[in-house]
Amino acid sequence: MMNYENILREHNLKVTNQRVAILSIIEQKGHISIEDLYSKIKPDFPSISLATLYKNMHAMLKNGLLAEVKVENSKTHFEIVSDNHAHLYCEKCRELVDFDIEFEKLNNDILKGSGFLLNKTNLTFSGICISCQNI
Amino acid sequence: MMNYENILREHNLKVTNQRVAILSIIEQKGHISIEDLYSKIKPDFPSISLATLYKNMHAMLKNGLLAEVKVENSKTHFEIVSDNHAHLYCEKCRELVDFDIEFEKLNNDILKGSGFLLNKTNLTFSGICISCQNI
DNA sequence: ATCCTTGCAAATGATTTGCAAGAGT
DNA sequence: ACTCTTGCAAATCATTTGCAAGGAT
Repeated sequence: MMNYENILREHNLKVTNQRVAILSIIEQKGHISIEDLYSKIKPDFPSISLATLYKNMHAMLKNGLLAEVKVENSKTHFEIVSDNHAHLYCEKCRELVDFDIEFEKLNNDILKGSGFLLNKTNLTFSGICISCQNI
Repeated sequence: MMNYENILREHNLKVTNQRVAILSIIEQKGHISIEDLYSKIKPDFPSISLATLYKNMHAMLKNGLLAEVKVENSKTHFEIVSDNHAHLYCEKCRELVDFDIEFEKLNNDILKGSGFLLNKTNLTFSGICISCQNI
């Protein structure tokens, strides 16, 4: 489990109970939409508002603590930044899973083929996950 | 240039002037946001409404004629469905370009590693394009 | 003491829906 | 003739902003 207070300080963000709770929920779930985050955090912070969540998401995105994952036919999700990885999205159960990929070759191909200097990736593969195949 | 009327019929959609214009604009631009589509189509169809565009986008998405491209820090774009390819997004000039990729290995890795049966991909690489690097 | 964050309410922006008139098959 | 599409207006959903009070450094 991460030490959220240190992480926040390292990213020049003040430590608040709300932020610690947000990070803890995101780490636990892996990826989460604002809506789900709101209902998960509400029991502990009954007066928290969506505006606060959005403001915090932006602050943490700007500082590179969080990343946004855009998913087709689904809401934007947030995750804690980690090494480049792809996302697998199950169209049936709507779960999002991480998948590690080797980027060296891809990056090289892209640089050679287009001259792009890459900064970020947002790779989502949609399909049916293994457990939904067996239903 | 594509024959939009046939394409529409093949996808069980009625042929209307608006739809032909939409497809022609999308093919010409490659990728487009609703907003841009609206201003491009407005001169020819002064009374067209955003609602009509949204309704048509959905109809064509459902029939697999169009695909949605979600881009971080930018609006959703639409494109005509074609073989799997990735998108390169320039963070400076905000242009979106197609990039062909070999999917066989990726698909195999994912099937082996996760059991996912893939259906669709949405791969966006963000960075700085070659012309913006030289400014 | 200062500056940042919170949470409310209101504003904005994006997308969807209902409905009557018109166009496509 | 029938059904689908269009375009308007209104509704809904997602996100952002202004502001006053409270909390972190």
